[in-house]
Amino acid sequence: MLDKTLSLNGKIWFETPDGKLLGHGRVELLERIQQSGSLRQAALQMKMSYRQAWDMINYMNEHFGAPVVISHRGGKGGGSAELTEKGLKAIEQFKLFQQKFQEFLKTNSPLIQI
Amino acid sequence: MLDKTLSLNGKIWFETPDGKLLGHGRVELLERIQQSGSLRQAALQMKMSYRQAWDMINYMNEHFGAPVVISHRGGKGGGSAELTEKGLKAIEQFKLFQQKFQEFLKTNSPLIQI
DNA sequence: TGTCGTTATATAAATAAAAGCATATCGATT
DNA sequence: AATCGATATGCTTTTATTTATATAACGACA
Repeated sequence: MLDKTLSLNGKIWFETPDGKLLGHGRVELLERIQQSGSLRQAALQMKMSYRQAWDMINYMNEHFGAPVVISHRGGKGGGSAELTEKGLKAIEQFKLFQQKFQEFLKTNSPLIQI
Repeated sequence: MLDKTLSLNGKIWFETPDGKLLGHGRVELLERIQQSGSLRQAALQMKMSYRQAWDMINYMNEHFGAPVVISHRGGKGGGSAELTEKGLKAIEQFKLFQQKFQEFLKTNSPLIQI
C-alpha cells in the first residue's frame, strides 16, 4: 500500500577526506555574507552566534584549496567580509547538485511502498 | 578545475510530518534484531545503550502505521524481539532507495567543478 | 589621534545529548 | 513458586555541544 504520510528526504554536502566542507547551512551563510558584506550581519540574520559563523568560515578557508571569504577589520564601518571567486563558485556548484538532488527526492518519494 | 579531494556525499531517510523515521542507523538496528532475535544483543553489537535502542524501536513502532518490532518479555531466554512484516518491508524499501541514492552520488560526485 | 563598528579569539556559562544506573515486570522452565 | 535473562522505564550522572561574555586588534575617517 502507498502511504502518503511517508516521504523520502535527505541532505547532501561537499566533503574532503577531513570531513564535511559545504552543505546547506554554510551555503546560506556565504550567501548572506555576499549580500550584506558582513559576517556579523550574516550571523545575526541566521540567528547563530558570531563565533559559530566565524568558525564555519575559518574552517572552509582552511579546507578549500583557497579562501572562500576575505575579511577586513578596521576601517570604514569597522570591517567587512566578501566572497572570493572560489566562494562564489562553491555556492554555484553546490546549488547545482542540490537542485539535482531535490529532483531525485521528488521523483523517488512517491515510490515508497510500505 | 577538477578537484579530486572534493566529493559529494549525503544521506537520506524516510520521514513523517513528525520527523525522521528511518535512516541508516535504524535500519542497521532492525537488521541486527532480525538476525539476533534480541534488542539487547543488537544494541550491544552497535555499541549503543539498550535505552537508546529501545527508544528508537519505540519511536518507530509508534510512528509507522503499525509496529516494526514485536517484543516478548519473560519466558525462555528472558525475552526476545522479532521484526514484523512491516519492519521487513521498511528495511527492504529503504535499502532500495539507498542504493539509488548511492548511484546518484557516484555519478554526480566526479562532476564537481571548483 | 580619538572614535567607531567589525573582525578575531579566549574563556566561562548554559543547554542539550548521551550514557549509566537502578529497579520493576514478565513467562517458560525447573 | 523460585530462577533466569531480556524487556521496560524512571532517574541520575556524565559528556558534548552550543551559546554567551569579555576583550584585543584593526584601519578609514573626522
